[in-house]
Amino acid sequence: MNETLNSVLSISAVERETGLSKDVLRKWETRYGFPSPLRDNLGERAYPLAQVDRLRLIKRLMDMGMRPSRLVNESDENLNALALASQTPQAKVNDGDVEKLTLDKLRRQDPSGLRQLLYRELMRQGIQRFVQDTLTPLNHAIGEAWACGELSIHEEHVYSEAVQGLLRDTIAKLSDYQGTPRVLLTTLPDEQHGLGLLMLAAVLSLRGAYCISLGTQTPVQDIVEAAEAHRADVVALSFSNAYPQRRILPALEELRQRLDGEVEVWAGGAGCARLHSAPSTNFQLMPDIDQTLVALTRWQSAHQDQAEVN
Amino acid sequence: MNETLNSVLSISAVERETGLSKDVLRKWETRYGFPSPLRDNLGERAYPLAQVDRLRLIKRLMDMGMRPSRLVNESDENLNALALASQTPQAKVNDGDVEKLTLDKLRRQDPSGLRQLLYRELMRQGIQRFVQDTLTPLNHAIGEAWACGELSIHEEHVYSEAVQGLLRDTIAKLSDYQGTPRVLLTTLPDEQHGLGLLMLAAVLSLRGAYCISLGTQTPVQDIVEAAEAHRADVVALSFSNAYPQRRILPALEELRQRLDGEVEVWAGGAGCARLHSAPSTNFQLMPDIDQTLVALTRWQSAHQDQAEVN
DNA sequence: TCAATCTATTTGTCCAGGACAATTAATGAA
DNA sequence: TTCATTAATTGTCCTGGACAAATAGATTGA
Repeated sequence: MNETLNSVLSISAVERETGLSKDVLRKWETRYGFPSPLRDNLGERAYPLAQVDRLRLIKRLMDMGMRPSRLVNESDENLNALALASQTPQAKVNDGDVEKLTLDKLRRQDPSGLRQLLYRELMRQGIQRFVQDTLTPLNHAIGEAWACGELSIHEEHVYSEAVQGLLRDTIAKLSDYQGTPRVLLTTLPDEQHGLGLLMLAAVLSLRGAYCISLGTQTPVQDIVEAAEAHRADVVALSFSNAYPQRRILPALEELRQRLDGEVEVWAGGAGCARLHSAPSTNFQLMPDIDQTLVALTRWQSAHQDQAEVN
Repeated sequence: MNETLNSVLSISAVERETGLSKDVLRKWETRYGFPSPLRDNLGERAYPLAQVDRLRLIKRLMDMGMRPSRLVNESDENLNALALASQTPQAKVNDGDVEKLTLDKLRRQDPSGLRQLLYRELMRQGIQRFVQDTLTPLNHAIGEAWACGELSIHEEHVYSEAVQGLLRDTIAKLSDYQGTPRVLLTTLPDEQHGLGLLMLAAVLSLRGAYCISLGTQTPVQDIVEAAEAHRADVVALSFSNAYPQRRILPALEELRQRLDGEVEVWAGGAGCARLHSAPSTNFQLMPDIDQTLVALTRWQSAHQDQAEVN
């Protein structure tokens, strides 16, 4: 059932490696003629590595908003060209050019140098500016560098580990058990990107909130239970661009329904930025940190009286 | 296509929430008559929450080695009884009974108290004993407490966040860029449990190895690239009990094949303990930390000469 | 009695190909 | 141009059948 020698993968292996579901892989095959896997002696699909690489690249581009029919039958060169072309020219230039230095450290495989660099920036700017002015554009830049092949995925992993370590450390030091509101942070299953979450937690902690982080990929049921157990005032979710757009609102609706009415639902992350529809009053979309801070301030002043009563 | 109101979930939602694949959900339905989802107006399966809870419990028990046919048609009471019965009476009693204290902190929703407790233990025992004598049985205990419903999943999340934070911190302080061997640590896709990885990294760092952590769920292709880029001497993978047994060896074989022959492959974690078969010379299984340390010592003495030559 | 080999059952994964709603693109009217 | 309607695209779901790998049970030999 599995890839016997080297150089071919089973359909479930490809699903795991590319993030494209088995159904999608099979449909593309009949609809577009790509991928066109070999068959093993059992008649089961066996994908050559070259095709898997190509699928990975296509997935990248799709996460950036392109459509499969455009991509699937394009030549390899055109595909790479598209990846390059889709780079957003980043207007914002960092003072000191942290971006270049970061990329440099990553390419030289120097994680401790990277950690040092980031720590220095954090100390120089303070948490909030660091997160907003340095980390946010930096994440962007890293993501794009990866998307057009300038950086390999493991270098991105190293980056994200470094940032996570730094932020966790910072949050732990700021954490105040008595803080308000009590914010529960996590992502839904299928959403693995926890970086935004940590950035949020850092800024919120700084402003006096008490953050409970559940890490990534928490099933809805568990979120509901956790919110109750921790007596959370707010449940904050993060959605990256990779999260399927059309699932965001339904998921929020469902969560909203299952949570106690007193608990607010905040949704942040780049995935929310593209949502134009239904600014429901049941929950709040906050594509950037600023808006989250506005919400925080609103919450804190709205609950001031109550705090005095207690 | 999605759960309209509350109280029912689509098949893909259930897949996400329980970890049981769509294929399995459908097969169980025809084979065992459970689950028996409703149908929405489109004829698509709609799983009531009660059934999802039951599936979750069944999955828990299966991860502990039971078989579905035994479980699926059992009454709810029997299922719970089974969960309780399957607890391994933990012979090892910790001095000071850290276990009880930890459970207590978790139940009282006191993460900072927990962190303090763990930190104190770490300082008292030193890293290696802390990891081996405290953390390992503690993980066990927490896992079991969760499996029989004494602890909810979010409490487990809180525990794991606390431990991770502590370990990351420790590792960062020990990290020596010049250390040998250079060990790349990660898990394969589908394996989310990164705790063992961190424990390993802590102990290895202490013994002078240089650890590069990629976090969890790295596709094989990326592991191969990362190993090359970081000039890793060893790739260490971790498998929990939840990882499908039968996939472990093929996955290791594949990785072995795609990696440079010089690079060693180490596989650790509870998931390996049950593997009796094929002690291949191509890679090493190390169900506990002790064996990993043996391997480390072996590596270091085998490469001593070489180090002197360089 | 215990261990090892063989057989039967269980179980997860895969396949084909059809259906359909939701999304996105294209078209025409105001 | 802008909005609304129609057409194409695309992901997900469905059924029901096939099969190998894993496991349990039975049988045999020491």
